[in-house]
Amino acid sequence: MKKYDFHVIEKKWQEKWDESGVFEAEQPTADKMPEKPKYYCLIEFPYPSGEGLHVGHPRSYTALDTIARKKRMEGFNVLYPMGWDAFGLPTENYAIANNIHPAKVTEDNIKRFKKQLKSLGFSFNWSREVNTTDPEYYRWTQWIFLQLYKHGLAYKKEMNVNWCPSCHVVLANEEVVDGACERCHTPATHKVKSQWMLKITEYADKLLAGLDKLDFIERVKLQQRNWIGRSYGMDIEFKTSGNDSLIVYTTRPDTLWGATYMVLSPELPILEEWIERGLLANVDEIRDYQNEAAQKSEFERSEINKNKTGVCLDGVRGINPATKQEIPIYISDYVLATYGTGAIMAVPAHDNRDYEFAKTFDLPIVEVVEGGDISVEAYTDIEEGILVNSGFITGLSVSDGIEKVMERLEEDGLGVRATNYKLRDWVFSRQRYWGEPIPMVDCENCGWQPLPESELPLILPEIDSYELTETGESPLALLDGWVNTSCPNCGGSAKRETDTMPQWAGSSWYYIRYTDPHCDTGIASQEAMSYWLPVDWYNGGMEHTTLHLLYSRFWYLFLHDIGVVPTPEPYLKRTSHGMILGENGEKMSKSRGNVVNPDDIVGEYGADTLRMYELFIGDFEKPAPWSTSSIKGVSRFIERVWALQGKAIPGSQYRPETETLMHQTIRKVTRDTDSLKGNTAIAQLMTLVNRLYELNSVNDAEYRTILILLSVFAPHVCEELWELMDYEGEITGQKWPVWEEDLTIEATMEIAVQINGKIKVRLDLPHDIAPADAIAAAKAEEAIARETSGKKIIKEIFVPGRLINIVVG
RNA sequence: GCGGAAAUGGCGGAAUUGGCAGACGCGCUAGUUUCAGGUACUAGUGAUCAAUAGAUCAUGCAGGUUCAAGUCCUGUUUUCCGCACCA
Repeated sequence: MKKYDFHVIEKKWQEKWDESGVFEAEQPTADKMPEKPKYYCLIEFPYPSGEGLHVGHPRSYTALDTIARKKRMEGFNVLYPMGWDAFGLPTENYAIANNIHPAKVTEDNIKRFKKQLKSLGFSFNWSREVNTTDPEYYRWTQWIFLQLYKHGLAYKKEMNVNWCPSCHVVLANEEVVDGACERCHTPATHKVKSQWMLKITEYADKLLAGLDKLDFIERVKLQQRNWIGRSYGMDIEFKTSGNDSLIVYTTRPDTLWGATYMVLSPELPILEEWIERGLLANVDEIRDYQNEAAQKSEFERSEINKNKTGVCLDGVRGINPATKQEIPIYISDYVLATYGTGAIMAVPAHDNRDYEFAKTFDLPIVEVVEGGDISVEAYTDIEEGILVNSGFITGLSVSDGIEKVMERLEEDGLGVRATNYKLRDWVFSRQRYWGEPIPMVDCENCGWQPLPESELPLILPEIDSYELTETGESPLALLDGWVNTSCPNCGGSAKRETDTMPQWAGSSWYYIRYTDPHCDTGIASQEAMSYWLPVDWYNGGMEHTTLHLLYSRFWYLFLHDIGVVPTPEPYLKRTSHGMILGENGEKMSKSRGNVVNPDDIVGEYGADTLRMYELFIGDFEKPAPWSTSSIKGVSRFIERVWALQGKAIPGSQYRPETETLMHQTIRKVTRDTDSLKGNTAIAQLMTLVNRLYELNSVNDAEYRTILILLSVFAPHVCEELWELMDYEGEITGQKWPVWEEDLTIEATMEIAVQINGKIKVRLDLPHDIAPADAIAAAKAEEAIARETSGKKIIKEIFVPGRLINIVVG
């Protein structure tokens, strides 16, 4: 028997697969649709960073590779593609630091990543590789942007945006984590800038509704729902002593009688009006507070969350529409300008924030829902309850009260039912070089004009220096020859947009491009899209739930609305892998010095061992620490499978002594693979191989089945053994084995016999024994007879195949 | 603060959903092979008591339901994740 030389074996089969093209999906054309049903497996394409892969990356790739390989053996035309999300800041920063063109950096990084991925033997359809920085790709990213613009979903607006002072870019709401830049963790500040925005808010309801029908893991659905944050309530009009009115949004109109003051966001425009009209006596104080609030960073705003600050407006008061009483109006930065109407009615008795504010400023607190002690704290457990001190709704339940008040306010013309969302529009421009140019020009006469689609792609121009500008503009702004252009509408002089798109642009539709990656008449051909879409199974990181996953659903829903893509949702099923941690249980990172490089593992144990260990390490959904000693278990197992060739004997059927276990194994591996439980599927295969070692033999029928089952995890060694054993064809062309349910049942089964729930003895009984016979057999046992003699039998329980429990008194 | 997930041997983790807790692997112990180390193979391995048979205790903690609870219910602690003044 030859030594198991994985270096040779793995290289050999990787080359064979490349040459034969077994993993190339059959492409539908206008005149011929593939006969096989399709199955589209997708994993998030990587950002080709300079560091290369670490062992965390292949977890997801390996998991769906097992699905892809299995589906092929089950007769599906499988699409399992790979590509590169290659625009982005780290590349640009590296390019600046080393004075190399980012395109060159990208090319080198991709080469390295691709080599690493290839060494792991994934069944990717490499001829469909896409690269978001390829002009033939971003031509269509720009095209989609133009469609969004033409449908009123892209607009340019001067606004206060999150700003990362280190990356020199604006940040979308989704990119600010704990008040800091998601990428570099620098505390985010604010900057007023004119930005391209995408109206994702217009799709908030559709994005929510779509979730109900999708097979996404619950935590993904939940996170997207929370992020969209829809709430139902009412916009209520409060008249003011300034002879105008303020609108506040509330989800709890039933607490109107408890509204003892109002608070406006310091940025609210009506303040300027009142100041101009000379209504306010303390303008200086107000100005100071506004300036202070404007300077606070995201981080400071959340930090100081304990101590409420504000200024009472001296000169304008509000009138509570329920009590008709005049109440004071404050400005305070605890009210967000960007949510609802930027103004609230404060109900201190039942809201922690309002309570705190009221205590600070010594404002009246009026209980309107029974149950708490408002002298101590706000009573916020008011989902249900009885209303008090509330005029005509006093004594009603909360839910009745809400409905009654809303009806009355509607009748009186003081309230309109309203829906609000936490979701904000998507800030879509970045002040950087290495991204897709936004195909818009600003004409002196016509304003913003889209480039004609025929002029796409708008190529990212060559540039001498990618250095960041002092002004916070993109380096492209320095290229006069590129910036100055003519208006596509009137031909007059115009300037190009110099910001580029965020990294999330190219990744918002890449999976569509895979269906037809070289199409030059559209994002992909209709035949290709209607055959391949939607994606059947998409696996990716939880960190993308409210970024990439939400953004790409938005783009797809829009493309569906304008008739470009065939289905209402892009992804039928979404799962998420847990992170692979360093050996010390901490997140793997260069700075912690606990990064494991897959190249080293492949060099020492081989790709098959690495792939299997990635899955064997534990529950796929949970994080798991890497262990250099545990990987040896998998390596030994593969060696044992290899050595089985020396124990092979002829046989075209499973032997009686293995038959049950063979069928059980097929069942378990089939089911567990389908549900991404590689750890237990592999454990079952180990159990089977251990049994064959006890028998010290394996026959051909058994060995074939084992090799096919194992091939989805460890494809190279299985192909090699298949060839060595001289079995016909290759494993990739075999059919997935099937089990017979009847044959998974042992003729006799060990039954535990309990007295009052304590196990006394175990019996081997026929699997189909009648309950009465089983109990009789149990009582015949001496150990049981001893326990039951002279005692009253209260109850006898028989669970077929499991246990007997005799309850005695 | 709000929402979610989780807690099982020395370690990673199983447990067909209420039916024999600890599958499988790592590690450890002993034996065989080997000049030796490693490899490989065989056996053992939750804890306590016991010479053995066996008994008792064990799934973060405290109660409860049940013939039977890691699994269901109530309370509680800890950890991880997400959101964080969203009215």
